[in-house]
Order: sequence, then C-alpha cells, then structure tokens
Amino acid sequence: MGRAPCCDKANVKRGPWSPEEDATLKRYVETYGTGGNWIALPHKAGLRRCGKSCRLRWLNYLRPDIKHGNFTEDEDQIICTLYSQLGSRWSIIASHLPGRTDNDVKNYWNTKLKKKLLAGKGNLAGKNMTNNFPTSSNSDQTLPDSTPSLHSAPKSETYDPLFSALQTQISSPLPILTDIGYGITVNTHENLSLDPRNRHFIPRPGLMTRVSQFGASLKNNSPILTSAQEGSSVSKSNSLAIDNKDLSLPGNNSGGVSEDADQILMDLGFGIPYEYVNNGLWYQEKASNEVGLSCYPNLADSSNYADIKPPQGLNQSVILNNINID
DNA sequence: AACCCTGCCAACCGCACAGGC
DNA sequence: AGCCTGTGCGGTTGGCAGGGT
Repeated sequence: MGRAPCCDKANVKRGPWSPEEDATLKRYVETYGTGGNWIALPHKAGLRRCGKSCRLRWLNYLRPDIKHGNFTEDEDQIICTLYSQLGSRWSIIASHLPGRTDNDVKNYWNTKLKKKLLAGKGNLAGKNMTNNFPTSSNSDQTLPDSTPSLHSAPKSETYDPLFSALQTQISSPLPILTDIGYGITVNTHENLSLDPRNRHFIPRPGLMTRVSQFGASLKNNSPILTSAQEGSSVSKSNSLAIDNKDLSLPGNNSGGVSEDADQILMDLGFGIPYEYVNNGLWYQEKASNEVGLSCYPNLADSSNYADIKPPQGLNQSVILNNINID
C-alpha cells in the first residue's frame, strides 16, 4: 500500500496556471509568506491547487528573483563542470546559478546542453584529448569553490565552453577523482571544499543502493562504500590513491569515513565519454555483455549502468589520466 | 492547408528525507 | 522507536509552438 496522496486529486485543478491563479498565489505569498505549510496554503489563498503544485509554481516561476531567458556561456560551463562532478544533482547545480531553478537547469541540460555536448564529441576526438592529459604531478590542485572556477581557456574561434569544461574534468587531476566504476564520489560541502570529510561516495543507482541513501550516509558521516574496493590498491602517480583497508560493503558496520584523503574513493563523477573509455584505457561491460556507454549515462544510454572492468590483458591494471590502479 | 515531427518547458509523479508527535 | 505529514528532489510526461513535408 502506497502512502496517501498529498491532496484530493479530484478536487484540485491541474495543468497550466492561469494568470489569475498566478496573481493570487503571488499576492498571498508576498503578503503572508508560505507559513511553512504549502499543503494548507492553497486553501488559505483560495486556490484549488495542490500544495505541491503551488510550491513548484512559486519556486520555479513566481519567485521574484527568478531569472528567465537564455543561459550564458558562463552558465553553460558551470553546469557542465558541476554536472561532470555531481551528476544530476540539479538542485545543487542550480544553487550555483543565481536566479536559476533546478527545473530550469535540468530542462536546459536535457534539451540543449546534452545535445550540444554530444555534437561536440566529434571535436573531442579531433582534439586528441588523451594527449592533453597532464603529465605533471599536482595533487594539491584545488576544486572550484562555490562559484566554480571557470577555467580560463583562451577564447578562440573554436573555443567551446562545453568542451572546455569537459576537458577540464578529463585533463585536470581534480580532487573529484577516478571512478572505479560503481558510483560517484561527491563533495558534500556547499563550497565543494577539498576537505575529505566532505566527500562521500554515492553508489550508482541500481547497482548497490539508491542515491537517496546518500542523505542517510551524511547524517552518520558514514558513507556507503561499495564493491569499488575490487579495484584493490591504487598506486598514486598523479593524484589520489585509495586504500581498501577502510572500505566496506553496505551492511558492514566497520565502514566509516577515513580522515585520510588518500583513503577516499576516487571518481570522475560523470564517467568518461566513450572515446576515453574505448581508447585502450578502459572499457565497460554491460550486464548483457555489450560494450557500452554507460559510464556517461546521460550522454549515452541512460538506462544502462555497467561495471567498469579493465581491458583483458591489462591484468586488473587500469590506467587513467596518470592514475594507475593495480 | 493539413499533417507530422521535433524541441521545449511547465507541471506532475513518486520516492526519500526531516522533523514532529 | 515508530508513525505520520510536509518538504525537497530527480525523473518523466503532456501539451504547445514552430518548422518541414
């Protein structure tokens, strides 16, 4: 038995909001506030709408600080950068874009940015990205803070901020590190600080547990760690290493947050575009044994997640961006 | 002109969390 | 401790608009 609906669907209006409804809601909220209770608000305001619908309408459209209109290139790049690090955490991404809502960002990504990025994939190959991987060691490089640093790639006729953002993720020894393939590590601190205590591992949905368990893991400061430990030890040649002695499987009470940054799981967060996976460094194997694009689900086949396995012959050795996993 | 296709975006749905009781 | 309710979030859907045939 599911939970009771939040409202009586038979007696509430659905669908697009009329200007009159907008005016009523706006007037009420500006006069009385939400009262901390959206469910009761429509009744008080004289609206035949579900409270959730009112809340959504206010947050996404009526709020005075909402920014409508086209996204700028800077915003594009922020979205790409954060998406590459966080995945579809739209509310967090939107929080870095003043005046934009999570719905806006999500729609924009799904309808425009994703395609733009995909269209640029050919360019990615042409730019020989793998040769752009840095060779210098720099494990102290910092994350962008609350306003993600817009990497100052020189503008040129061919400059593409989306490409640049993606390239940054690939080529920089970012503290958002290398995915062993089972989840993502996110920085839970509002300003994406480097403090390892603010980084938590999120298992990939469908593989181990739902992402929403992430919240619970924050509360007890005990991130859910998964079979990423199959990666065993990692030799640290460029950025971070993982030490599986502190890893645990869900249900294993011995799990906990290591205070040592080198013991935090690593992740590129967004996975890697197919070119990088399939260029001899990595490949993926779907459950159906098809090689696929699942490491970048939103750019490929969003319905598939896959384990990442080292290519046969590499003997458990995965080399990515100067990170060796033995 | 009519139909079809595609893109876009507002709105909805369902789930999980948070907090009160 | 467990239940209940409100809230927040991400995924999905429905409908409109515009372009193409």
